[in-house]
Amino acid sequence: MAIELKDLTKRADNYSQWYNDLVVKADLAEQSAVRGCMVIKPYGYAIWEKMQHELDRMFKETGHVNAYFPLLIPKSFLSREAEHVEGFAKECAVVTHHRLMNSPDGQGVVVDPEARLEEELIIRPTSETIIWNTYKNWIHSYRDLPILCNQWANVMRWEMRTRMFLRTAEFLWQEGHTAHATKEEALEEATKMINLYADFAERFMAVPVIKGVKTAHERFAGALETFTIEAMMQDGKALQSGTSHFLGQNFAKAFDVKFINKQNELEYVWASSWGVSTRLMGALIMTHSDDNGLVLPPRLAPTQVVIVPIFRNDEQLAIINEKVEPIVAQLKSAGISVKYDNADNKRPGFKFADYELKGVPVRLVLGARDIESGTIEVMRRDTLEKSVEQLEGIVEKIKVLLEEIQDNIFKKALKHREEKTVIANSYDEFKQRLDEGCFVMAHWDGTTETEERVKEETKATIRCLPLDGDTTPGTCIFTGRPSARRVLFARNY
RNA sequence: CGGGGUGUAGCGCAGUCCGGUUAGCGCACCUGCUUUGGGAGCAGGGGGUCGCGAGUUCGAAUCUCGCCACCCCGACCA
Repeated sequence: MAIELKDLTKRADNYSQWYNDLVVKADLAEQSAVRGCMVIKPYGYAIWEKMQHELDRMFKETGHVNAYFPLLIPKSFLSREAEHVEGFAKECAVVTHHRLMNSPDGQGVVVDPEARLEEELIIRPTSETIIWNTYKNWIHSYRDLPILCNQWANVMRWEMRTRMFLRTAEFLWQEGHTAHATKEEALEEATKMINLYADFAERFMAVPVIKGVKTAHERFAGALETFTIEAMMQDGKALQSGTSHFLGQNFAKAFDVKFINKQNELEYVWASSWGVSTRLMGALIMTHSDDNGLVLPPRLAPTQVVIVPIFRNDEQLAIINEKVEPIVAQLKSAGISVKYDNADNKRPGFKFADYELKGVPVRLVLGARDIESGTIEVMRRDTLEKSVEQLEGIVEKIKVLLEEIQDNIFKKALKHREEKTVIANSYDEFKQRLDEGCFVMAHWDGTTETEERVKEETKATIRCLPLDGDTTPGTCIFTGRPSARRVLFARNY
């Protein structure tokens, strides 16, 4: 059964009803009192931390450094870049006052009218403006370039409609903002980062993605080119999972950031920006989960292996504890995160179901039977298959098994996407394929007008012009006009 | 912001149409005993401003009006 959006937004802590409500999300988040925001519970946050850790490592390996910029942005900054303000103006939360006072009627507190700000402050929807305002003071010469900064932060976009994980009002993300001396270098950076995101999605999240370029219509506000990775969810809808932008000199011009190049000429700086967010959590859940709950890729699972003992009394538990202790130690020294759950206040059946719900990749079970025969039961979360293995050499087997699970869920997701990625040569075929939940590769005449009309009629948008796609010309399925190449259409979140 | 829906215990819900005992059920929680290789059984127990505010009435979870919140579908967007 595919995990759909509604499953993520429903609330269901009740284990007995998980089948109806797919409680996976309940362990990750719950609605807070703030409109459209989410509470990320500890287990969910642990997954995000794993993602952060791996991404941060990859950023640093490619020469990037972390920094932090202010949450509040003066309103005037937003209006410096015309397209940028156009894109974000409608979803900004605005700070207008800096003080509260006791209500004159004695009922709580009210905004102090005397405390109105000279200039309103915007809670960052993204940080291009405040960062470029800062870069202005950092950059004078080509010797100051490149600047390769990233920040881990929260941002806020007051969307009309929010969706848990996929479009919350406040979300956590990282945003990279780089400054370069040449166009080529900035463009190369944007390309490098979309490749890095694709690599992360596929190698760590086990989520296959299609790399591509956005159409002018779908481009980031203020960018000259937007690169994207698009993933297919189990219901066939696309999820934009990360973007990287070539910003040209737009922000340098808006914030007057110039440098002296090697030829002693004054020139505007070239820029890129790129980001991924907690939306990736939604991608992870909606790509791999099944009826038993979450399925986590071993490389991102906070707990990779859980060990459950079966015992009737303290004496039996003591024997099992002794047997498990070296296994735990060996797993840990092999770099595998392991939890030994020998709590006696939950029954084994409960633990089995609970760890499946949480997506722990491998479960080991050890009971009196196994003690006698020198075996251990191994269950893998992705296929739910159980096997009885010799205790001897179990750590090596688990190491291999974890890699196999990582590989298997990626291949499963890839197979699903490939089966549901089709070519359409007529508009009727196009519409039919969309209704089947497919990614459709079709010819398009290259105009925004056609793009919008197709969206109006079918709800499908051009997700991207795939970087690795077929570039033979043809005729537009909608207008019959010449088309330079096939593009990827899909319905999306 | 338009259309639809929902708001009752920590969670999921019934009760509302047709007003009338002390507001009920499942799960969760607490205590005890028995259990423990797939979400334990029995017994007992605790927990409620029925979203908020007015109104109608002898009497309101139930009827009326207003407000608020959330969910779904749109528009918008990562």
